[in-house]
Amino acid sequence: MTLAEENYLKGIFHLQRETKGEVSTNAIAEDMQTQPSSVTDMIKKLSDKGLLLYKKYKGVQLTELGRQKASLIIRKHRLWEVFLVDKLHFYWDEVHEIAEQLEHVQSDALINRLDAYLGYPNFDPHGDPIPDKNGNWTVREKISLKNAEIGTRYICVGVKDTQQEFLRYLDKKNIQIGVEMIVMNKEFDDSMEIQISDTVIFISSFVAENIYVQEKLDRN
Amino acid sequence: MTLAEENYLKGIFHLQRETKGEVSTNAIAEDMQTQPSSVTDMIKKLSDKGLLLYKKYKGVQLTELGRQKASLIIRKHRLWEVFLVDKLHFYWDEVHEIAEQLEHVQSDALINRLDAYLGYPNFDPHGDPIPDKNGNWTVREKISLKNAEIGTRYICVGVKDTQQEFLRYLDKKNIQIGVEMIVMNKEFDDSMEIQISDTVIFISSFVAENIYVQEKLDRN
DNA sequence: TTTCTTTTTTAGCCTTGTCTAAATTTTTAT
DNA sequence: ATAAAAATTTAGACAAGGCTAAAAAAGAAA
Repeated sequence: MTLAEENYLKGIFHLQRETKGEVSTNAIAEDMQTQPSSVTDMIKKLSDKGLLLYKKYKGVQLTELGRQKASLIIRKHRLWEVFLVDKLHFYWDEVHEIAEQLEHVQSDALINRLDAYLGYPNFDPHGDPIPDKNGNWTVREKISLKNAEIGTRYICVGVKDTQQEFLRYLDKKNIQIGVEMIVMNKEFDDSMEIQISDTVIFISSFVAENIYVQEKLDRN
Repeated sequence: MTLAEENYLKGIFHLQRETKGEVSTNAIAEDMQTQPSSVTDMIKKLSDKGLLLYKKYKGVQLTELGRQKASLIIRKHRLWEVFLVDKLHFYWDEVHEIAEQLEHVQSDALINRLDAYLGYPNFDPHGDPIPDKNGNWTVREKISLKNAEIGTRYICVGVKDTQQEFLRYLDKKNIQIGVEMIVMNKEFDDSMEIQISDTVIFISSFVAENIYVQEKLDRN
């Protein structure tokens, strides 16, 4: 894989996690800071190589192979970030650009030894999980919003109670799968204030209990 | 600088150390495993950037800027080799290819921190010197052949005695500036057997004393 | 010095990855 | 349902870096 191919794959992987489903040409173009026409060319190539599923005008999805290759690139990126912070004492916010270069070095022996040298870390300095050498991810479990921490960024991933009036309530409050939310305050009775896209709303403990969230993962 | 430019610069640097003077297009082509016509294109580009002195049909020489840039690439290569051997416990003969990739990562902060992390090493695992952060080399001093070690590869760099009969003697024995020699045996009286291009000759201690040599540096 | 050989350069083409402009398809809004 | 808008693809071009074949220059030999 060329450098450009690797970068596209990684970008598409992250976008797919956000959009659930097909990733659009324009989204990729914006993400990669390039033109949509360039994206079309590249996704044709990646599709020919069996890394993407592509139907004209319909966006793309990673194949299992593509998903795995992308995961291994992210694995390398994150392991290098751990190295830069733990061993070379960079600050965690300085390492992205350097890791962006190091992630393209091709050598399985290198990355596996680096992994061992760092003590087989499970998370990078930003708290994001590091895939294993087969490109598998330890799934971050979903929790009830009731148990969420104040200040942490979460993504709504589902609900427990599915009665219609509850779903309608969520709809009215603009609480949908995929939205990001931050708990601002919790009261003594587990009711809380949560922030959803610049709006702060109050929800009862019943509502909090019935919403499933998952920690939001940063990308890189 | 692009990856290709960096590789050419490094190759030319090493060739220049061997040839003293201009480096020919064909020599570069062979070194870089490419065609002479491709080399011509590239040396024009590097010459336009002020990294090479180039006169058509006359070969190239590095400018001071070119020499410095090449030295910094070699510095990176060798520091990474130290890292791979000292920290990740690779064998010294396994690290070249990986360092070949790592040497192109662009970040002064990275390489300087790596240098510190490794304890500011002066030599890489092959025994070759590591240039400093300004691209300067610690000159390996010349010694009399009399003091040379058995088995080490040396390059003849000069003579002490310059009387004509001595020079004629050297000429007869094919001992010239630039030839490689290895001491095979030393006798109790400092006379010795030395190997010069597959021929082993015997020289007296007087001759050994009056020949200056320098350790041969490997390339990478 | 003139010819032959070797080296180097030029000319023209290819691939990768990018771009702009135009065409086409899909989506949105009336 | 159809027109307008947005998204996507196609067509054609370009720069980097490489190649082959042919031309030109330099060096060697007669």
